[in-house]
Parts: sequence; C-alpha cells; structure tokens
Amino acid sequence: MTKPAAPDPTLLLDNQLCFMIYRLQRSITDRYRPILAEIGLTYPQYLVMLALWESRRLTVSQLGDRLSLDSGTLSPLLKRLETAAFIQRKRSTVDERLVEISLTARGRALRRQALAVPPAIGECFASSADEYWALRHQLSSLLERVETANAADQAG
Amino acid sequence: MTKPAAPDPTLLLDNQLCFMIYRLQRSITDRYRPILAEIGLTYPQYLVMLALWESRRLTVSQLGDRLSLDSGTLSPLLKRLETAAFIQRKRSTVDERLVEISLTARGRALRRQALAVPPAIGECFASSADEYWALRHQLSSLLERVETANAADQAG
DNA sequence: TCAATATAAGTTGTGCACAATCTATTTATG
DNA sequence: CATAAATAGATTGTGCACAACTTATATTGA
Repeated sequence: MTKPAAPDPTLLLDNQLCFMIYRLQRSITDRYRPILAEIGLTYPQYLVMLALWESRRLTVSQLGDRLSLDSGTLSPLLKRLETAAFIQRKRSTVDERLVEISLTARGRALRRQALAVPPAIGECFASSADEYWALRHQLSSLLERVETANAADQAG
Repeated sequence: MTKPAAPDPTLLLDNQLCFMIYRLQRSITDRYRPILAEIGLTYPQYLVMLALWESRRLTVSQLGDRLSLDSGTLSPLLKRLETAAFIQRKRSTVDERLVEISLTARGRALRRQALAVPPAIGECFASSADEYWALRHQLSSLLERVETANAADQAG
C-alpha cells in the first residue's frame, strides 16, 4: 500500500487561486477572440485601441504605463496595428526620443464597430449590475494587494 | 472646443473587468517569477509539476485536460522539463499513441523545495481565510460562467 | 562646454498560447 | 478483413510577454 502522492494541501492545484485566475484569463481571451477577429484585432491590440480611443494620441511609453507593458511587447504590436492602418507613428519634433501614436481615419472608424463588442460578449461576467460592481471592487483590491506586494519586493 | 474622445462608457478601459483580470494575471505571474526561478521553473512549468506531484503519472492529454492546454503548448514545455531532468516521457506499450509523463527522482525531490513557494508568495491574495474562500467562490463561479458561455458558443 | 547619466524606443532571444496541419496508431464499420 | 474515422502527440507559424541589450536623444552638472 502506497502513500497518497500529495498529502499536503498547500500544493494542490485546485487550492491555488493563481491557477483559477490563470484559467479565467485564458477563458476570457477565448471568449473575445472570435468577436475581435471579426474586426481584425487580437485581444492585446483591442486594449491598445481602447486606450487610443480614450486619448487619441499617446507616446509608446504612455501606452506602456496605461497597459503595464514595455516596449519589447508594444513595439512589434504597434507595428502590426500600423500595418493594418489603424494607427500612425510619428517621431515627436519637440523630443525626438518620443514616438507618438495616433489613430488613422480607419482606426477612428473602427470604434463604431467596437461598440458592438461588449454586447456580443454578453453577461457572462456578471448577471446584474450589483454583481458587476461587487466583482469589480474585489478584483481591484486584489490587484492592488498583489501590485503592492510586488512593489515592496522590488524595493526591499 | 473639442468633444471628449470617448463619451460612451462601454468602451472605457477601466470599465472592462477583462482588463482587470488581464493585469491581475500578469501581476501574479510577476510575483511568482523570482520565487520560481530559484527552483528552476517558470509559472506554467510549476503548474505542470503541481499536477504531477498530485498524480505522479499522466499522459500528455490528461495533463492537457487538467490545465486546459493543448499539445502545441505542452509538447515543447514538457521537452524543457525533460531537459531539466524533472520528468520522463515514455511511450505507452499498451497504446503506442500515448506518451506517459512521470517524475524523475529529481522531479520528486523538487517538491520539498516547492513547499516553500506558497509561504514565499505570502498573503497578497487574501488577508484572512474567510476572504480566501469568498474570493475562491467568486472566481470559480465567474470562471464557470465564462466557460459555459464559451461552450454554448461552440455548440450554437 | 562637454562628459556622465538618464530616458525613449527598438531589437534579440526565450517561453508560453493557440490555430492549423501532420504522422502514427487505434477503433469502428461496411 | 479492409478501409474509414477517430485519437494522441508533435510540428509549424503567429502573436504576445518579458529580460537583456542597443541606439539615439536629452538632461545634468562638474
């Protein structure tokens, strides 16, 4: 008779909140993928476009701050959005280190189509407004705790 | 005087729960990265090892079911774990389509070191047991809703 | 003024994720 | 039994993420 492989519950996969959030994130991306594909975007590209529809004109590092992404991720992503003619990149004349990202006419026009995305996703996140706000609150405090812990590690 | 760029709140980045979960997932991975690096694992590799510490022996597709990953992701990942001598792969003699993944001595030994991971992550997920279980419940019902919606799309 | 430092963006290399395809094996069916 | 269909796993190609490095420009301060 052999001992059970993992008697200690601390390492059980299903006890890990991180595993739940890992699956949740991929599930959500799965849900967005076919809907965003219809308007020619991936999920990270959609987030960039959301940021630009709010701000029209951002430097690469401002976008990075907004989305918590570095130039190693953004540079090639933005190149693809430029190839798709949704955005323009222009060196700033004031400070030639900066590259300013702005929407093209096609990028601005895409916003009308994107308005159909949230309804198409449906109510799978929350079945009521109350639930939505409760969840939003929980997730935001969880996010803050993790980011604070990370920042503390960075410093200490 | 120009109109605000995004008067419609449905496309505001910060109103998207998905964006919160996207950042949360990356924040959590950031938190695990340095801790797991000390025992020579990435975060997805850690999840695979957790599954194997529970089951000792799994086929590639059983692992895929457990983690919701396909062979396109698992094959190269398992190859890296094999190179690191944490796991072994062996063709099943009963059904030669199957590849059985099992732990090496080194892989089993790694479990003792991994026991230090959850304490090292600390209490950034929940500050109390009650909060932990509440969060776990919320996330699991959210996950189920999204997966159900995805499955419904698949069918319909 | 001009050398040290800092900042912005891009590049390179590694490792997931996932779609699409391929090969080998097994099971189902005529 | 022979062939069609299904299944398991690997491979290829694309697109993030992120670390480490490079180049160009700006800022600083001796």
